[in-house]
Amino acid sequence: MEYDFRKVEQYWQNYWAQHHTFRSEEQVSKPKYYALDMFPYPSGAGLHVGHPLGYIASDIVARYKRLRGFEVLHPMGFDSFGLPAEQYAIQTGQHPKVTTEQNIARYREQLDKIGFSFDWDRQVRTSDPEYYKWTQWIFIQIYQSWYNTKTNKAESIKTLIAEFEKNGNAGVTAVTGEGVIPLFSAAEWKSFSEKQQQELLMQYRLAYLSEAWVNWCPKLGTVLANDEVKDGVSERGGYPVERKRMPQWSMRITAYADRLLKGLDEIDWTESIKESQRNWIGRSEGTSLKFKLSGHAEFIEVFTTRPDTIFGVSFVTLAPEHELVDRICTPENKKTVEEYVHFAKNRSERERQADVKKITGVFTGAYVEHPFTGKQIPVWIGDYVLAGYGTGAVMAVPAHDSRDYSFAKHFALPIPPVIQPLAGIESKLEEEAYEAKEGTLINSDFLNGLAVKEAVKKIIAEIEKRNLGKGKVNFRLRDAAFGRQRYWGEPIPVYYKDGIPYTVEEKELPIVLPEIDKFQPTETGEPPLGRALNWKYKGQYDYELTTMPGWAGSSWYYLRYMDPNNGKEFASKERINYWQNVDLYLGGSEHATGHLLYVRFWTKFLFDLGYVPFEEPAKKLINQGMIQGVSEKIFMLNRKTDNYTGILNGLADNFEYRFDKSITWFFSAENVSNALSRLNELGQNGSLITNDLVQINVDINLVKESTLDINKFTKWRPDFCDAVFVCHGGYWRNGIFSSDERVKGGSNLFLTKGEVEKMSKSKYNVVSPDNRLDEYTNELIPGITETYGADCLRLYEMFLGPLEQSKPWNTNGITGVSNFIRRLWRLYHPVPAAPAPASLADSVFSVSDEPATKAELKVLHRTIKKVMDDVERFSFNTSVSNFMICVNELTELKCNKRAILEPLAILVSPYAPHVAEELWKLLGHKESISYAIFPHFEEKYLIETAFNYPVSFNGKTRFFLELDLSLSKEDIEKEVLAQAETHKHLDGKAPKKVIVVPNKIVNIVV
RNA sequence: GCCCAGAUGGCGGAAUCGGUAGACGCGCUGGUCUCAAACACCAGUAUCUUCACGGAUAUGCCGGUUCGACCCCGGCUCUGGGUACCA
Repeated sequence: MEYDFRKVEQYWQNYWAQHHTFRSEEQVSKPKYYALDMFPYPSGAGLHVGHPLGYIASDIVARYKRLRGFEVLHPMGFDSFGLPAEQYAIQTGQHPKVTTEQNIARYREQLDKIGFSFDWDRQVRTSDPEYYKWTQWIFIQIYQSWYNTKTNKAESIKTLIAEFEKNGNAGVTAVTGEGVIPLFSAAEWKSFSEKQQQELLMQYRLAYLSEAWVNWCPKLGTVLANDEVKDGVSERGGYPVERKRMPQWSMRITAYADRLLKGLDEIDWTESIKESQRNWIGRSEGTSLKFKLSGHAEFIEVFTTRPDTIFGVSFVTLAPEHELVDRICTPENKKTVEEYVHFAKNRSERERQADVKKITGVFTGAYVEHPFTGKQIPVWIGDYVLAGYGTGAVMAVPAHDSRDYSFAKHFALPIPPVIQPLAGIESKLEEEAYEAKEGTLINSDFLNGLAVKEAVKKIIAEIEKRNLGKGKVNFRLRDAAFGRQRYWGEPIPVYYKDGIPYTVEEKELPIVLPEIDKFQPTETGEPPLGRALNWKYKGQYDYELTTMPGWAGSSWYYLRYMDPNNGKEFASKERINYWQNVDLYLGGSEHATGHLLYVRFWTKFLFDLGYVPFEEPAKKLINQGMIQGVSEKIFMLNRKTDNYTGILNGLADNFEYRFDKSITWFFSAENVSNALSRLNELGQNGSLITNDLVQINVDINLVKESTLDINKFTKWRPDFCDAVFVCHGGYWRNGIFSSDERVKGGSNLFLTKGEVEKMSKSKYNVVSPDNRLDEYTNELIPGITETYGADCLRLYEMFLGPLEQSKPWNTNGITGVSNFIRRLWRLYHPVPAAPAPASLADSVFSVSDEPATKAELKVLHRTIKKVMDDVERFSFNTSVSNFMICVNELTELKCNKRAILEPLAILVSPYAPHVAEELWKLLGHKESISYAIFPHFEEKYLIETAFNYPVSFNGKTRFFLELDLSLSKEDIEKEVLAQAETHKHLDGKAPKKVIVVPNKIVNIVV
């Protein structure tokens, strides 16, 4: 009987579900292993072939660890709050709960078809009130805490209040907000009103409400994320966006900057992720320094990492948002300054940062005094200075900082050098700044002649002595925004009494998301929750109307998996103590500075309060590479072009049809590439035509072998039913092809251009693993799981290449893997010798109980060793190859022995669990193969007595010589030199040197 | 710009510690089976050169260390990903 994967896979998937085969239990007698996948957002597009890559890898590890005697926690759940569902709700009025439910069902169905060993009894969803009850609870803990820099940990706000009542705030060292907190005594504290006290406490809380810069879109009545803003207008609708300060909830992640940085050294994460986090946290050591404003009582404080260049300061630049801007600019500059500030403020931060080449700024008219020379230094405003970093002001040293340099060049400001590079290095100040921290100080008064390092030390001492500033550590990391003006998220458990925020009582949790009529902001510009009727805390107090951001629920979900149904705690102490932190965390690198930083932050916070016994959420982290898709593009003529003649000549000069601006023109990729190569020959730039062409993504299901099915395409996009499709040999219109007589052998095929890109619904290049009904043509597109089976998909995704590398999806090699599964099956199902002629269809299950031969045992144990090595270093592609080699060799040996085939089934089971289970059952076992014991590796079967030495001359292998491994180096040398082959290659010359590496190589130097 | 990866046959990739470069799979070529095809099985397959034996060249490019380099060092080119003008 041939292997019928459809029947077998269906059977085992049902079996596992019915028997809860992968249910994990807290068994103190067994060592634990926690293998976690980053949980998915259930998008409407469903699962595509890229998603399972990581899930398959972690599933292999989980199944392997089970066989090795570990109690394995391998859960899956859904990050089910989020913007896409809400966006869909705004457009269609469908409740996000409903669409989310449908999407989860679809994901679940797709995941089930791949045969994962998830413990579905532990599934969590962030949008489930029983889950977000605890997200809200954690928020309250963070709100009710402050960061004590003396103990270097978070503490309950009660300890702070007790200190205030006893001694005031003079002795308190805490991480607080930007502003300066006035000193108060215990008596003063007690005399403050409730409101004053709460406002002071807010400065200390780890979750706090403050004014923050946001992208406000008045027309949409909402705040937009950076990537929802393009060119100063909203991506949706194109309405103007302005930067506005609004009360916003934030989390004081900056309090943990140092610990987040240091913790990286303790965890086994990929170096690139750790590096991104280090850069994101951005620790820099420098000095704060005050510049006295001429004619004002105030100072401008700057932060610099290069205090040694102080004598090279030629101007000071303020961020447009800097609070002193208004006050210091002189009347004659007021108008330009105001205009500039308005312009700069309303550019989004991302724009300001991305647009490096455009240098903008204005002079304020004000001057500061140089703290050492007393010279007058002009004060400028420039948008290259960011309000959120340092003090929002820089001392510009154009000779030794490239951004200051560009600014100075642009506005023709002086560029005085103060560092003489080391001998042999030239500084070309007319071209660029000299930024290296090597050289000797010049033009710098008492610093002259010092090396950079010494100068830094000396000047900091001098600055501190004169009380102008002090050495300081700055972090780039900013506090994390923790509120969105949206509906589909966790309500923030806060209510307002007399305008003062308070957290709700724990027994009131969860604060359930109320029902509303529409998912849009209210007419008065309040968030959607403002629409909820009769939604008051204790019937009288207003609730907070913003909801939590996407990262809230995902910052602690790994803890909930340990105890998903606990109604009393987020997870019990016993269970947290058993499972500890994650042993293997697998997911995409796009979460490097978002999720992976927040989850570390929350873990450290929970550690400080004693809720968890570890500081890091995951010991080991691996990033799977992205599986990209091949998207298909066609070229459309831009209707706004004023270059019709150029296009005509370039793309369709063999073509008598005249352009008509009222219809849509498409060009075959063949025409475009021909035109480009013609331009290239003429030495002209290809952008002559590409600028006037718009690339349109077409559904990859409408394309076969780069040829677009124009009929299907116009059915899919009826707006293009009247378009003209220009091919190499003519054109298509309304389903009729008119050929161009002048083109000999011209084609009527309309070709598309393929491009490797991220798989995404908007690019119509998504390949899903299972069957799917084509929504435009109503055809059933068979997926891999239907054509080849889940085991084959699992093996093939692993076989594609190293887990961490990105690669485009193609199914070119899948038959090889499919073949392997059948060959494996055949080892257990030999074709009977009689009655001849028998075919594969006549094969039946049969294994022999004869003892295994040496050769067979060698194959088996070599494979055991390889599989163990490969899993430990997450090299799954080589494992698959090794299984292929093993099966090929056993087939060659005609091995049909239980002693070999039984362990082989276990070895294969983490990778191809369905076929392994079936074989295991056929071998007579009653229990799932998941409960089997991984075969014991025995070195003795691999011991060789001889080695086939490659003999090389000057490093080039010339011949092989089999020699006994017991021979000494000298004997080997003697043997080799005695060979006739050796003499031939020596060609009469005497060997200069003979290198013998036993069990490796012999190299003769001539 | 900066940071992090990576570059090996027609293709995906292997070579785990500096020791036989190209495992395994795809594709391709030839063969067996078949009325035929599919499937399956067998053999071959880096490039150049040679009737052949053999020889030469090969891991993006240039150089270095070494008896020996895909692997280590210096410099460069290209591709992918990330990103923050961070003072």
